[in-house]
Amino acid sequence: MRLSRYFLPILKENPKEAEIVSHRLMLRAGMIRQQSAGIYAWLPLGLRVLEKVQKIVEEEQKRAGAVQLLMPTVQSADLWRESGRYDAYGKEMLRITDRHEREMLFGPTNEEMITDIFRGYVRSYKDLPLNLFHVQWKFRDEVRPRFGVMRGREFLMKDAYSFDVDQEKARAAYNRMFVAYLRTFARMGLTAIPMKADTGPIGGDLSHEFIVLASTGESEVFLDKDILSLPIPGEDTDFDGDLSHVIDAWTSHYAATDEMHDADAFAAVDAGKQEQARGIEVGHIFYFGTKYSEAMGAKVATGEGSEVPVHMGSYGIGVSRLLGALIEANHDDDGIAWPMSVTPFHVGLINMKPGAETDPVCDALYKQLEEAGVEVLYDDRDTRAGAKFASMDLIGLPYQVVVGPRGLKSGEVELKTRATGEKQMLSPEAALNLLIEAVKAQG
RNA sequence: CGGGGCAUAGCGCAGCCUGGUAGCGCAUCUGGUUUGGGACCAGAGGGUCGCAAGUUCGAAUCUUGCUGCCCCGACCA
Repeated sequence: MRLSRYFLPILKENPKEAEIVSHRLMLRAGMIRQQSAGIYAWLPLGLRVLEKVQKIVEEEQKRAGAVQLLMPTVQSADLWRESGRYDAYGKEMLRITDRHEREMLFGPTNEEMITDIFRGYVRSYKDLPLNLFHVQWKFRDEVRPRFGVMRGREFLMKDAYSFDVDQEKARAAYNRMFVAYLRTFARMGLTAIPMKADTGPIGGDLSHEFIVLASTGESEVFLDKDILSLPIPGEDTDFDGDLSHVIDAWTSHYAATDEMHDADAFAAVDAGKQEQARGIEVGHIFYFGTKYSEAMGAKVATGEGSEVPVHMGSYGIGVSRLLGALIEANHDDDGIAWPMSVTPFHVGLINMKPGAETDPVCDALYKQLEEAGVEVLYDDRDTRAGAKFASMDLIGLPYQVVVGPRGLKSGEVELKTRATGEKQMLSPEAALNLLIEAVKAQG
């Protein structure tokens, strides 16, 4: 993409409404624009990251055996009356009346709808296990939206719903999502720790929050440092096999948010391994049994000929919120420093002197990189060097290639690694190969 | 939902106390000089001062109501 033809409205000054760093940087880097309290338009750069994050989430859900569908944003109030949540949900639910005076709502979640879909088709235990998921916009009319996309009213969420014939099998489904979550966040370069969670109004008895560690996180967390060195399950994980050893490993170490914190249990952890940190919740998994299936009559025939309500679980990931968490975890004074797996572009190509001898080198590199599948943002604008460097540092592409008259005298370009600030002079061919390898290395 | 604050050009702000027909920096446009870390000079365009009433000869400025947004707290993916 040529920057001269792109839409990248960078702000030089800090918008006053943005208090925390991720919000500020997303506005400054031209990723989002607020349209209303807690409601954002996704500008081209922000959308690219959102789509990459979404893709990783989808791939790992599918790897774990979940099947993707797409449910609507607008739902009927009747469905929610069946579960009893229409009245219970309160003002957080955005209620809408259509032209026929029918009561509708903008979905804050989809348990009722997925249960309705399930009960419409599935009759037998032979069709189980089943895990259906979608990635869709949700709306919760928060009293006080804040922190940009970290706590918006409209947000993109992945929600998966598992259906099993009994609790033991439901637990296996839960374990599959647990492992999928470990992989999902790790692929984004995030350290996300599963922590025992309060099951809250949704009900149930088995629940974990996945918390990303970031110094600017909203909640305080306590953990055993040993948990940080646990291995992430590989791509070759057998999701049909028994995963309980993985779950046991991750849940046997102390890790809790301040609400669930048990000071005595924490004190039992080796003093040298006690860690107090801050974190951001990016995922939440629940087993809630037959709460909805019972209320809504979602039953299957068992092998013994009886009918039982299905055991369900739900598994959420805040996709749009993850962008905030990613920036909180990956930035410095100059701007964002994207991990390779979610960066809007892999490399920024800076032409120091458009209209001069740098043009053919830049054009060739641009073409070769794109052909090799490396995503390039080519700064071909005729502006000052300082402005180009500052823009690139702000938007945080992992690599920058600087092509200037100075380096070209010795046939070299500069390759800068954004996260470390490390610079090296290379031939254009060497830079090209290095970038192709870097893209290949992260899949 | 309790407490506090803000609303003036695309962005950041001054002017308001003490009413007199709107200003600064950045950005934008034109010309020139510059050119390896957010340049300089000269000029130009751009604002129903959030909305509505009221007071007044006259309101960005005073009064009342409304709306929007932000911050702290309680609550949450």
